[in-house]
Formats: sequence, structure tokens, C-alpha cells
Amino acid sequence: MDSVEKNFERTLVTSALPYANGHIHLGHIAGAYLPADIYVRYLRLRGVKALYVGGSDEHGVPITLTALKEGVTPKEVIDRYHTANTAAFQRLGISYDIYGRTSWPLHVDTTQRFFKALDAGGYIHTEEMELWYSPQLERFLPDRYVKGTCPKCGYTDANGDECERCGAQYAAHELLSPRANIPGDASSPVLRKSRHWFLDLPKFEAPLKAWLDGHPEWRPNVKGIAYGWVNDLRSRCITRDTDWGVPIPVDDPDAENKRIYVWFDAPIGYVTNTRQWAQDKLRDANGWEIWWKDSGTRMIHFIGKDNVPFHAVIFPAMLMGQGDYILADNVVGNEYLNIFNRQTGKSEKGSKSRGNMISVRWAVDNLPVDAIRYYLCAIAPESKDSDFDWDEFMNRYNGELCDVVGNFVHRCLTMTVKNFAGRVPEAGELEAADKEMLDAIPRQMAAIAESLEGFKFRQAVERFIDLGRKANVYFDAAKPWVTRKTDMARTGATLYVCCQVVKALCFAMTPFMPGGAAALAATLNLALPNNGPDGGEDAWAAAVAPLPAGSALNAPQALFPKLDRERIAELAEAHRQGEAF
RNA sequence: GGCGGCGUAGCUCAGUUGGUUAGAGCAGUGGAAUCAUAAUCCACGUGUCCGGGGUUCGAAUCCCUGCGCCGCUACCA
Repeated sequence: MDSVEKNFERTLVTSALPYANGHIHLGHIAGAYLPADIYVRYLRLRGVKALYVGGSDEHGVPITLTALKEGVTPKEVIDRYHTANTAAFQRLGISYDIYGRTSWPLHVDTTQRFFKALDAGGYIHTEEMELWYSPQLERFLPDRYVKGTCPKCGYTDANGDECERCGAQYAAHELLSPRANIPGDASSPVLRKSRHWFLDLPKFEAPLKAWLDGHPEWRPNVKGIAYGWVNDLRSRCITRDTDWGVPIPVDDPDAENKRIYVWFDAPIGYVTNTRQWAQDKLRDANGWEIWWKDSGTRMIHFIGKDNVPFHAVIFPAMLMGQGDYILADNVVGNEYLNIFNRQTGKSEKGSKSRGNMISVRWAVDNLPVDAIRYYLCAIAPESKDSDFDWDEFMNRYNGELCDVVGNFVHRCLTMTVKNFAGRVPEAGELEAADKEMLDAIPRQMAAIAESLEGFKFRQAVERFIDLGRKANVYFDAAKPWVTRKTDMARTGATLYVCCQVVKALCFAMTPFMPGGAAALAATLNLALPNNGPDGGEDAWAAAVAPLPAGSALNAPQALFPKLDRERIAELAEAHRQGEAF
């Protein structure tokens, strides 16, 4: 909590912009979205000024190829997925302050400003390249859309510039028997010359190293990948032969049929969307600048590991080239969530061709949101890949969230409401065990906060469950159902203490399970704060203040209904049949 | 090939800057309890800390090396 409050006045949180060429799935959520959302919800509870920015990434060649295949316009493709993904995030409770689009007109301006500043700084030059061109489609093809025979080992399914089998890398013209890797394109691609714009990454080597050296606290996987790049920087092509993207802001006929590379403009989308937010919400065209240019802003990127080079090397270099932008304080890169296949006993990478993806829209149609959030947080792939497994999903949700925490809350509130007329009892005389339990509350809350602030979400949710475990032990030892028969004052003391735990649990669960938290807050007649980017009261700190004796309680309901084994088996089977997308 | 991450109990994983008999949850066995969402609590662990070598009074932790899994390798977004 120190680093959040001591050094920074506000926190800007971003989640990677999902590509608007498909539905988001649980793998995306576990890595880049749920941890970010939990973090932001925590900051808001603490009253920290926090802005959470996301949006759709809507440019690039793959979208145009999807449009081509379906016989629709690229605009129709991005509208479809932007709408679907916006709804999916909303239903899962991913609480963006703004979920924007790189197709917004404002984004052309932001992107071109970035490009021009880099150009003016001498960080951009042009080079002539030889690229694959499809005579049939009359367009250039990125390497991923060209296959052929490896010149080194003869593998017939080699990529355009690299062989998956023998690992060889080669120039485009060395590939044998090139063919387009696009359904419906039977032509043989040919090489054509094309002039492109390059970002001079080597010029940023020293500042990038200094910046990375200043952040030893980052996750090892992120630092490893970032240093790997920074120790061998090369210029990077930032334009493409396509008409779907931001026009290159140069006065040059060669730029006419080209656009800025989608990977250059995607992270700039964070800036655009902040600008749009300031315009819409603050009605202040300059209101975004404090979030990007003031040293009091702490910027945190949440991404999957595939995104590390862009967020820990390229985008920071682009920001450095602007002159007046801040850099990220942390890049929280996650590994991947795989799918565990019970039939084979093996972990599988999620892929469309395998049909083993679980889309968010399918998940929220069939499962409680809190259950999804709980499980995905509990297995977040923070240091290595993890597996989604149906049996584990049910066992952990039922056995931990429902049985340990949910049931504790329920047994405590039920007894209290029945025996004390729906009010928190008087504390009366507290014994050693009571005081110990009360003392454990702030201790455990601090431990959860420490985990969250260190981006250790699995640990945080585990510590949350631990508070429930401690409470059950206390409850069992105090035996209020026994003392009730002989000593109502003692029973009242026990339940008073338990009610304090329940209140803390309510606040502690808010970032992870906002649905359950809202239901519990209603039962306790507590108001959870609704802080926004302007910050507010530190409700997390207030969570450990006691719920006064006499406070009215409503009849409790099960916060987290248990999942039915047969229903889960049905869903697992549907998933196995490829119906979960 | 180069680079990075990971390898700890049947399973999933924790193990700060090297320090007493290496921990938790789940599963399993036995017991207690009956307030509660048939939910809880207590007891029970002979683990080659992936193998090998080294540094050290002392290594799961640091160094070297081998093996295994995963990923990246710059035109996949």
C-alpha cells in the first residue's frame, strides 16, 4: 500500500487491446483482463485515483482477410467483434472506465502525432524491402500467410521466413515453392519491392536499459524477454502494404498505398482512449495529459507474454521519442492459460482449429460470474502456464469459495439473525480467543493488500480464503450453538466477533467477486463505495472498523450457490464437443 | 541453434536477501460436532526439493553442467 499512496498521485491501468477479429476467451481473461480488473477495483476501494483503459484493436491485415473471406467490409468485422467483446467484458464485470476503438477518428490524430514526433526526432528512416505479393488477391501477404519448402531441411510446411521443424531462418527469396496460406488463394506468391518506414530502436538502447535496470521488481519472465530484446535491438518496420489502418503522415507518393503497422498504433490506442474519455467525461480536451505526462502518474500494463516486447521495449521507446510522456512503472506479463483434456490427461494449448476454446460469452451464459472470476484468479498463469480443468474448477469453487467463505458467512449470519433479532449483538466481555480473532482481521486484510499491490493475485485470493478458514476454526472452537443454551452473553460475543469477520470478508471479496460482495453488503446494510478516477475515501481501511452492536442485518442468502456435479459434466462434454465457443 | 521461464508430497502449488526437524490446500485414513450452502473442526506426511559437480560451517535457495516441459526468436496479431 505504501508504493500506491506514497509516491504516486494516481494510477493508470491498461489491459492489452484485444484484436477485433474474434471473440475473447477465458485465456485472455486469466492473463490480461481479470488481474487488471481486480487491481483496479482494489485501487478504487482504497480511494486511489485510478483510470482503467482498454479497447479494441481494429486495424491490420488479418481483419481485411476475414472480411474478404466473408464477403463483408472490414468495418462490419470490427463492429461485430467490438460489440460482442464489449458485452462479454461487461457481463464478466471487467470495469473499464473506457473501452475504446482504434477505428475512432481521434486515433488517427494520436497515432500520426506519435509518428511525426518520432520522425522529427530522427528516429524514423525508410528501407526498401522484398515482400511476398499475391497476384490473385492483388495484395501483399505478411509472412504468416506464406508457406513453402524449407531451403535447409526440405520441410514442406515451413513459414515464409523461418522453418518450424529445423529452426532455420532465411531471407524471403530463399523459400522454395512458396504458396499462399489463405483459403481460396491458389496462386504462387511472388516477391515485390516495396519501400517502408522503420523505427530506429537501437537509438533507444541506453535509455531502455536504464529504465529496465530501474525496475528489478518486475516479474522474471517479463524482465527476461525485455532484456533479450534490448541487448540486440534492430530497426523495426512500422508500415504495411494495406489500406486498412492509419495513413502515414508523410508527403511521399510511396506512402499512398501503405498504412501504419497495427502494432505501432495499437498501444497508442491507450492514449487515444484516454483522450476520448477526457473529452466525454471531463469535457476537457486536455484532461488526458495528466494521466500520460505527469510524473505523479503510475502506469501499469497488464498483458499476455506474447505482448512483452511491445510493452517493455517498443512502446516505451515510442514514448521516449515523444519527449514528455511517462513510462510504465510495471509491465505485468502473464503466461498462458491452457486447456486440460481429461480424455488424454494432457494440457492443450487453446486453439480455434482444435475447437477447445471457451469463449467469454459462452462461459457467462452457462456459469456464475463469480465462479469464473474466482477460479481464473486462483489459477492465474503468473509464473508459468496453467490449465483450465473442469473438475478442478468445480472442486475449487465449491470447496473453497462456497464451503469455506460462503458457508462461514451463512452460518454466522443465520445464527445471529435467529438469536439476536436480526441485529449485531453486543460484544460484551471478550476472551483471549475473541481478541485473537479480532486482531487477525486487520493482519489478514493487510496481507491481502500486500499481495494485490505486488500483483500476486493467486496469493491474494488464497489469503482471502485463509481468513475464512481462520474464522471457521474460531467459530467451531467457540461453539455458539452450544453456549446459546446456557450463556447468551458469551454467544453474543462470539457472533459479534464473527460479524466483524464477515464485514471484512465483504470488502476483501469486492475486487475478486463484485457480485457476491454486493449481495453481502446488502445483507449487512453496508454501502460499498463507488469511487471513480477522482478517488475518494479509503473504504478498505474502513473495512476493519467494527460493525457496531445493534446494526440491522437482513436475512442471509447463499452468496455463492454450489455448482452441480452433473451440470458441470454436461458443460465439460459440450466443451469437449467444441461447443464452448 | 540462440534467448527466457519453469521443474518441491499422489494432485495443485508456497517457500524474502543461503540458517534450527522443508510448508499449505486438495485427495486419502481415523475421529469430533450438528449453527450452517451435507457446509465445519481435529489428528495422521520415510518428499533422491529434476540429475551431477562446486562454493560454504551450512544450499530447495548461489555458481557450473546435464535432462525435461513451455514459450520467444523481430513480417502473427
